[in-house]
Amino acid sequence: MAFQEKLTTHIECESCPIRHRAVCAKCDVDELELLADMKYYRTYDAGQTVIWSGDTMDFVASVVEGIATLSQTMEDGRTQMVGLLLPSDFVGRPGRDEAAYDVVATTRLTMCCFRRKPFEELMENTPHIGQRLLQMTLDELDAAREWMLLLGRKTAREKIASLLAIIARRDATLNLISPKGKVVFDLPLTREAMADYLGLTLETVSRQISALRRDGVIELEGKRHVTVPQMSRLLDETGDDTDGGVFA
Amino acid sequence: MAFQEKLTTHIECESCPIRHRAVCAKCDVDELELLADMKYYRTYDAGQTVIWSGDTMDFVASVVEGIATLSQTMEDGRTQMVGLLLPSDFVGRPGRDEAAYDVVATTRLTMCCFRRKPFEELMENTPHIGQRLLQMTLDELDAAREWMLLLGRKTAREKIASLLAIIARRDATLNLISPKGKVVFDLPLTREAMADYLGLTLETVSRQISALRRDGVIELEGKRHVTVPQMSRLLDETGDDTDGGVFA
DNA sequence: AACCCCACTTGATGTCGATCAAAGCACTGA
DNA sequence: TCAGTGCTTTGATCGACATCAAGTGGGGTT
Repeated sequence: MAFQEKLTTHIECESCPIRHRAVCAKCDVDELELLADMKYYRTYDAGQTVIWSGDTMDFVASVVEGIATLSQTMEDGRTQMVGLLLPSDFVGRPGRDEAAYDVVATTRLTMCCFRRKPFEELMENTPHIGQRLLQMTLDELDAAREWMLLLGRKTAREKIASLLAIIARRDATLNLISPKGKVVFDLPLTREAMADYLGLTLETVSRQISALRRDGVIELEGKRHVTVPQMSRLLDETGDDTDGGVFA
Repeated sequence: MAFQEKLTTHIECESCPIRHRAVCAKCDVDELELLADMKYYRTYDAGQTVIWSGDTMDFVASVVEGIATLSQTMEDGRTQMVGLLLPSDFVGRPGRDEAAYDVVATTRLTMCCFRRKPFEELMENTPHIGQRLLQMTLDELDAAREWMLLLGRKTAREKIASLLAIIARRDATLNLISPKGKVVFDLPLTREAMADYLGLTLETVSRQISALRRDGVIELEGKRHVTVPQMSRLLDETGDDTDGGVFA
């Protein structure tokens, strides 16, 4: 599924993931050179706001390391996370100079930035970049729509299970499955961030996680370290179709 | 905002909107000729399901006339609408042969279809098409994310007001504003479809519409015909930032 | 006219998650 | 060591929306 696809992508290039994600495998040396001239790195601390909605964006960027969130806030302070940025994900929009969302670093975050104008010119001359960006955007659209189903129709328990399943699945593909088929991972988000993502309050998130633990669906060590003894039991709680899953 | 942008677009070409939306203003005669060879039209009745999620899609298409909905359904029948297709909107995805959503005609619907393989080849040779598609997809992503905020954080009343505002604004730009600044339009959706869009039940939709009528925010004639006496009052109910609106 | 059908409205009641409030717990720095 | 702070858990209560259950009313058919 799209949301999982997105989360399973990861860096394949030490120096700059944008080459792979935005320029694609077909990129040749000239393109790399072009990119090398325009790029610069920036690092942010956990909790720092990278971009405020409404800011002027004179760059586009790609996450190199760390996790960031995309979120929207209403006047009265209600906020909804609309995207999770993981390494290799793209930020910014060619052809628009105003940021539409807040971008907040969840962990220490390194981004590889490109000045927007030259990047746009590069896109004109290098069809692969545009094509790769189109594929990435379509994946994000699928992810957003999957999330709409979650926000609109799932119960709190299903929402939590879905989020855990996505994180577990991503980490599982990163070879963190323990010998006996258990999946173990650390939650990269606070309870509040999870609540903002799921359209819940942090208390409800906490209660539902406790409930899943009580019911033996997950095990908790500390506040962040999660063990999933049987992935299939977690998936049963998500409300999703589970056919054809790796963990069935 | 993005969602409104999307809804204000309309056909600018009698024979085939895809030329304008997907090929963009820079398209030359050759591109038009190419498209002419591959396209064919299909018409559906209101209520008909055009595509089932999981179907093989050997075509991409563009809405010529009418309204369709994109929706996702869970095993137990809960459904969430994830997009509204209006004239000139694009359906389908280059590079994927399986439909990810149900597409249902809300009104009588005419689509202009292109066989997928030739369309993909055309995209390879004609960068403008890909660039236009990228812009459209980015707009849809913004719309989806705006909808995520609505689904996750808005109250039932705000959801209804937001939906009415979007429809009103679209129709207003289509010059349906009556002399005294009132906005008048017909709802293109049933209460149930609105509920599926907003993540509510049809009863709640009905009650909230009644409440807005009681409070004088809207006037109702029959079940579908709506008059908005003061757009600003409706906008106040949406919970959105209202700065810079045409109707302020 | 009489009937049905379907979309819609309205009412009564129930429940899930929000809200308000108070601890608990790990970590920091003095 | 101890207070201070931020994140989390848990409890009590409330309220918005869902659910269940009758109606209503317009449009079409016979």
